[in-house]
Amino acid sequence: MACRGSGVQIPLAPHMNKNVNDEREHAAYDFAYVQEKWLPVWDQLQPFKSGRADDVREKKYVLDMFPYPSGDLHMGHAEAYALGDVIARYWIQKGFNVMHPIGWDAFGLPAENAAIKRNSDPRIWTYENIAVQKASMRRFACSFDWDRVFNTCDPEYYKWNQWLFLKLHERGLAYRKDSAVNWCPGCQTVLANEQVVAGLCERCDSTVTKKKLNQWYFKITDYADRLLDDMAQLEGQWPEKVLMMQRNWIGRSSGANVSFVIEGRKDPVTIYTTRPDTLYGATFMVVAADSELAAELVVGTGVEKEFGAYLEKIKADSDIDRLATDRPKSGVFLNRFAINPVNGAQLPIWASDYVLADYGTGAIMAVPAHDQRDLDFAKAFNLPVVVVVETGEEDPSVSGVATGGDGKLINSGALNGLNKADAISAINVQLENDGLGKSARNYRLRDWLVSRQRYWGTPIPIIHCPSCGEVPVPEAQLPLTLPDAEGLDLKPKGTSPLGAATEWVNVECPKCGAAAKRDTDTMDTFVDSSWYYLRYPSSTVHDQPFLKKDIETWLPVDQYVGGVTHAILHLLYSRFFTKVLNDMGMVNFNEPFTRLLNQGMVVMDGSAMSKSRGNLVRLSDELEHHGVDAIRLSMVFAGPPEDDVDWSDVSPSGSVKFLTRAWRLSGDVTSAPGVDFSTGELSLRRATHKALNDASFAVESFRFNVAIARVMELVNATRKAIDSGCGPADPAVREAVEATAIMLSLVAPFTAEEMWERLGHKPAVALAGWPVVDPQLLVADSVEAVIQINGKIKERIDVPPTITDGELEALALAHPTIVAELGANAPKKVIARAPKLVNIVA
RNA sequence: GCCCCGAUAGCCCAAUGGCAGAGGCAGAGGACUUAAAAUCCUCCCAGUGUGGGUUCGACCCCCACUCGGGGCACCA
Repeated sequence: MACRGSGVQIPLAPHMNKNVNDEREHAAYDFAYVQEKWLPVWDQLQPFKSGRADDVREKKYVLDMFPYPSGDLHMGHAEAYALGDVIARYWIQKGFNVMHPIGWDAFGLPAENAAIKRNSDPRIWTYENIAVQKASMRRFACSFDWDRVFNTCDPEYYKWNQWLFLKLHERGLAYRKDSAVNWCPGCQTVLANEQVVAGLCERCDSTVTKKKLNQWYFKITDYADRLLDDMAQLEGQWPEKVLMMQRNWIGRSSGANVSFVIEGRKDPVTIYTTRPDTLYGATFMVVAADSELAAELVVGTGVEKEFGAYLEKIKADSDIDRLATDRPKSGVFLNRFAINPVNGAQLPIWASDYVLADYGTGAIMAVPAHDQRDLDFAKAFNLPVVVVVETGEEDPSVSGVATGGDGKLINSGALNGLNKADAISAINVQLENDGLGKSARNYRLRDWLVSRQRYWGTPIPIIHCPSCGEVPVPEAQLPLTLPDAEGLDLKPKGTSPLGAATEWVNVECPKCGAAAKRDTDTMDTFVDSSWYYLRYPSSTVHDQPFLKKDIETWLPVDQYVGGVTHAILHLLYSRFFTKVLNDMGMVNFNEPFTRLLNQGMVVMDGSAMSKSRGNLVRLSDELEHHGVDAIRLSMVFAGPPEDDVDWSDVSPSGSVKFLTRAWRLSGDVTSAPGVDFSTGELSLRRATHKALNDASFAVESFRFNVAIARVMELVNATRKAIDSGCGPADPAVREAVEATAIMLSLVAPFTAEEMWERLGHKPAVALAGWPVVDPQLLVADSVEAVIQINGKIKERIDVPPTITDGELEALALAHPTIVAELGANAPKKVIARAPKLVNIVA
């Protein structure tokens, strides 16, 4: 590394005559040196420490999604943390009391898999990686408050996972049930619905199968309506895309439950439909083949054998097979009949896999004329099609296309002549009056399956006692720590490795003292991340998960930053936890993240980076070649933050060039610190204040690339002022360069700090404060107004910015060019938009 | 199949109904230099995916389509 004194320029050729020009020419910006110089200074100053008791500034809680410690930081982390840093550092400069913490989402499968591979303890791998990432974050100059760090695999943290689990259990929100669950044969564990992506395990891409198991669930469906309705608060604050995805995921639908009498069965069967208006068009009934109802209905019908064979066949089908769009309909006639409650029609009952056992009631009325799936089924098995809504389209039994649109009801008794909406209300009233049905809602959202058959997670704090049943581990015994991995076989085998820790598993029942066993499953790691943001303000507190006082001071999170990959899972679960805690009186708000920014991905040559694709760009290489600041700048300047950054489109060397250019300005300033800016040259002062004003606005609306463009403009203007304008001694030059350093501190902290020192100031520039913009300097002396005739520009004139519409119109009409253009024709209409434009309609 | 988002110069992107160009990359020329690099200056380049509509005026609003990206996917 080049050895240079701080801020002192050593000419490359010491014998050369030294003058201002030489210094500028020969000074080289050495980013490696500057990085090494400032890191220890910042360690000392701790500019980002938050939460001093005497702090009276308004708070801002800026949060980056915490990382999983799966190795060193990569390009994606670099982008995410560069963006989060711009926001956190901006609010600090703007005078807010900012908390910007970090921690590690440290439980999970990769650690366990690495441990299996190396035959070691997942703890070791995890804490080693955390140390590596932490060191990289420091070098990357993340503005984190290092006093609040925690890892979710620390017993001091997961103790509170267990505590929260027990609170949910108390409230009936954590429960066990038998059900056909998503099973990943690769990971040998169950998966939440949210972790199954297109039929594959989101982690290992194995084909997910179904397995009947007894598992723990969180009752998130109790909160479906609130999760949906409270999104109104997030409108405009969260990306519309994320809100849309959450709405679709929750998938609320409204319709009606209708009872159908079944011949030879005591109780009627209830079906759910969103189209009760088409009740007269029902020509058969379908029950989910894998439902208990189907199994019951088939008994004694003589088709048991056929049904059994069908059931075997569909169980063998994977989710992938089910997802095929052109999959032909299949099913078995159960040799039984239901009676249509409105017209007494006898409807054959079929069992099929196109009806889901766990949605609605697991049974439907089939209206083939107006539902494509029912129509496909009717065609496959030659069942009748009755049109009850006249839409003007071709008869579905001929076209093969069900008509789902609006129209006039026909063949429907009292509903005849009504449109869809009116028919739905009318039939709902009728059904309710006759005791045959009522309006109902259903959700796509299912309860959250939280138990996992793996080692590296939070042990579920429940003891199973033969006589007392599920007994919570007493609060005083928390944390229930994981048994030592030593001696345990962590290899996936379908049951939890914890089961082999005999001494750990076998305990006395806390209630009756009898021999009992611990629950051997661990919690889904998404439990850990569902509430971690509540803990940062109280991270050193160990007798409570978080302090009420801290929550009231800091929460909710003002700005959350992270990848769109968490649009459903993590964000939905966090919202759910917040609502539960709100109900428990532990937090005084019901949405955890006020504002959300989703950054895009960093890709290379149009596709996601991967070793196998051979397009992996190593963050460490980029940092070494171009420096931290240039990489941060390149990330932020590449385009809007939500867009993907294609690294082949960005120019880190261009960033280096710009930073050098900015840095060089700081060496050119010859006025003294503290000089009165008000006497400075006016046009440069205007440029400075406009840049400050525009950059503020751009940062606040997440257009960081635009903010940087404004700084570039100011740097260009300042260069020009120094070289061929007011000269380096003018106070306006100092004002411009100081503003540049402060604005650059959001994205290029090392360069900014170095500039700040060369300008004669003490660190840290991060705390210098955003200069106050003088509104008078934002108004120009005169502006150019354009005069149009029929929208075409005919003339440009200089006018005072304060000109009124009337004055501008008069000026335009009196202008010789316009007079000549118009000739004898009087203008039909004149639109004036002072001070920028007049349009004359001739 | 349904839903959402996008398309502006060779490339990345600005322009929130009012002059299509802020900024950058790439390219060309020049100044400085013995030369090169670095630096500084100047220049080049599109009429906004296609077709209609609304408006005095449309990249921007509306309708239809093409292409690209994303989400959901037998949820009755």
